[in-house]
Amino acid sequence: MPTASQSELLLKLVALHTRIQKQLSGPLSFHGISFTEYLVLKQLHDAPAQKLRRIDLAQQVGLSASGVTRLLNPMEKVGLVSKEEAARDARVSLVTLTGAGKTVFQDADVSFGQVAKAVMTSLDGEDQKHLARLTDLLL
Amino acid sequence: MPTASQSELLLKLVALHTRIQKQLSGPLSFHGISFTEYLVLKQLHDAPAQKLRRIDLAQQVGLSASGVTRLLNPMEKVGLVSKEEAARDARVSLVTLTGAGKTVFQDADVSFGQVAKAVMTSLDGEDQKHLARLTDLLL
DNA sequence: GCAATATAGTTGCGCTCTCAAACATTAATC
DNA sequence: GATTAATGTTTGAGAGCGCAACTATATTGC
Repeated sequence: MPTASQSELLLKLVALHTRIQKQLSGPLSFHGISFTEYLVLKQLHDAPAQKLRRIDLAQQVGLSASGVTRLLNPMEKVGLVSKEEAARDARVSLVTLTGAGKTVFQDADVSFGQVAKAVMTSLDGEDQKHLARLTDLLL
Repeated sequence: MPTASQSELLLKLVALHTRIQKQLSGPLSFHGISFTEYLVLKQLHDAPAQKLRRIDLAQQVGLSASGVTRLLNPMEKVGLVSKEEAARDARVSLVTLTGAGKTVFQDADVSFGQVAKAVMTSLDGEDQKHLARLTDLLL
């Protein structure tokens, strides 16, 4: 495999991502959240006790620690998440999903699924499985 | 194909993109440019007469018109690109690749290729072809 | 020919994110 | 058990980007 093709392939993946982001932003903004905020809600929703350390959250959504701080401030103000102290370690502040946050996530997740479906329409079931396998290999 | 899997697949593509961006930023910053600036240089390099309208450039790199304006200002100041008037239409300002810009692009493109190769190591030639086909379908 | 409309580009404003530094707390070392 | 190192979080400064509003030119319909 020549390097040129690998470069082209990388560029295609980036272009695809650009396309995906633009398709997602509209539907999600309807629920009052950005894509990154959707990711935060999802990680919290999937976490045990719907509670995470900020630094783990940062890693899972691909943000820096400071990025998480700044992202969570307005989310807390609006009541989607809430802050909580960790008993065993006074350095960490846990983030938990509120009831309102859970509701917003569930609504937004439906929209997310619709976009996912729309994006994937040009691929049949087999191709979607192939793509999942390939992305797993790359991650 | 259930919607849940399609959502998971979309999330994997986003995660992959995050990973790619982080691997690219280091090597490219070594050449003094960001990934978006690399894209601009590449589009200009590939363009006929290495010359483009700003709005076409915006579309090709996935930016807004104002994004292109702000991105090009420092690039012009540093001498990677230069501004040129269009004879037939006084509204458009063409962007052209300078000699220095071409040199920087060629150097950066080598680094880009190396990252592409590194990212794709976990895929054999056949899988890379499959991935190219699938991304083409999705774009 | 001229108003109405469309197109190319820039600018003001605001949002999101990162890096580096600062700060607080905990862990490790001796 | 005091010092040093490591860890979690926040903050200041600034880069990167979009949206809406604005300017300037071109095109269209009458």
